[in-house]
Amino acid sequence: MKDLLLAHINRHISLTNVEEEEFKGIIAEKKVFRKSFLIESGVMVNELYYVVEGCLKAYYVDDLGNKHILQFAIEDWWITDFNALHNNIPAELYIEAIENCTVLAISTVALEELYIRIPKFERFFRILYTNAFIALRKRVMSSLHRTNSIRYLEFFERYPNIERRVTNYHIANYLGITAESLCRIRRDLGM
Amino acid sequence: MKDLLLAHINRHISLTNVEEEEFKGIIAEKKVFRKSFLIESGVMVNELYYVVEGCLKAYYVDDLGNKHILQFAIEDWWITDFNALHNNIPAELYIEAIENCTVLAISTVALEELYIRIPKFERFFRILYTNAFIALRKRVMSSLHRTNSIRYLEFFERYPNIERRVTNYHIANYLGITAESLCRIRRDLGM
DNA sequence: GATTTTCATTGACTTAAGTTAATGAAAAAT
DNA sequence: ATTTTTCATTAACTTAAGTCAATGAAAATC
Repeated sequence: MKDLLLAHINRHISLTNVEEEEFKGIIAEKKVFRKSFLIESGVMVNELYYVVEGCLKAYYVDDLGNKHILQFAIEDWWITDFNALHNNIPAELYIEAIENCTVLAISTVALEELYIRIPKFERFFRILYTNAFIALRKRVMSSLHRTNSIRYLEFFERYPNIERRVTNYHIANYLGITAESLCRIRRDLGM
Repeated sequence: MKDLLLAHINRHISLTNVEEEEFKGIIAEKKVFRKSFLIESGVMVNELYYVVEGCLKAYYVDDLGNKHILQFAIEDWWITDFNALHNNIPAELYIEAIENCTVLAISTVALEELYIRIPKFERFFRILYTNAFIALRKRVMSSLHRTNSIRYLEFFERYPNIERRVTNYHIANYLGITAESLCRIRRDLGM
């Protein structure tokens, strides 16, 4: 279970067995059932989650009560309310399981201590956030300057094989368009 | 000149005088004149830039020859083609000076060496990229789910006092809307 | 200082996407 | 197994934003 995460980390840094064991000490396995929440708006957030199995969505609810999906997370993805976590403010996001999930929770307090003892982890998360930043830049370019039809196709590159795991309504919401509009796109694409 | 950057860095980590001197050794001051380029599409990128003075834009040109502005950078901002830099691929972006600029260039090869000698820098850039990632998430939320009118107002929070430094055409392009549409927004807002 | 280029704005028209409403199919709940 | 809820799709209509074209003002260039 935890080995999946260690393999993920070892793609960027090399840990000794002792370091791996120390890291295992600050992560905890959690089960999240379909339709239940990992984070709800208003709570304080002090964990980062790595998805071992399952599918989740991060969304916020605006003043009019409309949901807006910001992110999905499937196997090998990270998810949390990053803004709340890093700025110590109450969560704005809901993180809800779309399927029954297994995640690994990392407490950031423990992680901060680990950074001091093993700076390699600082390196790992530097690389992780750099990559996440670059991926989001591409998403910004795409959302501002590409047609919805192309953005729909790009979505499947970003979340491979997610078709049967989330509804078209979810995908439309993530893309910031209506389900009806997505439906027309699918028709025009012959899907 | 370089002290501005050191003050910026010392907001997140504490450097000794020796470490500051060592860091100064890997940064170089560069002047960029209005309408000239820091990066052009197709070149290899190996520097990260911190803006001491002036204003720049990062844009790409699509298949139809249309420009799309992804980012502005003013004093105390960082800019480069992050994707090209971190993945060692040719630049997709142009980074062009809108005003005569003074920037500090940091070679990433030298920076990588510095990370090993002084892991605190790894920490600094972890925090920097984390904050950049969080800021981009907010931008994604905004671009997908807010009205253009609100996004126009948010733009000025993000780039304070930029009004007289960039044209409305630039702002419209950054927001992914037409200059005419922005004009109507300004009219409706009584601007 | 004169000329050229860029910029902001407006109007008329077109197009893409949102809204509302209805339907049968699929999935979930009991 | 039956009922209830959610989901995908379609159509008719509305709205917001894009396109095209023209104008004077402002800025940049010579």
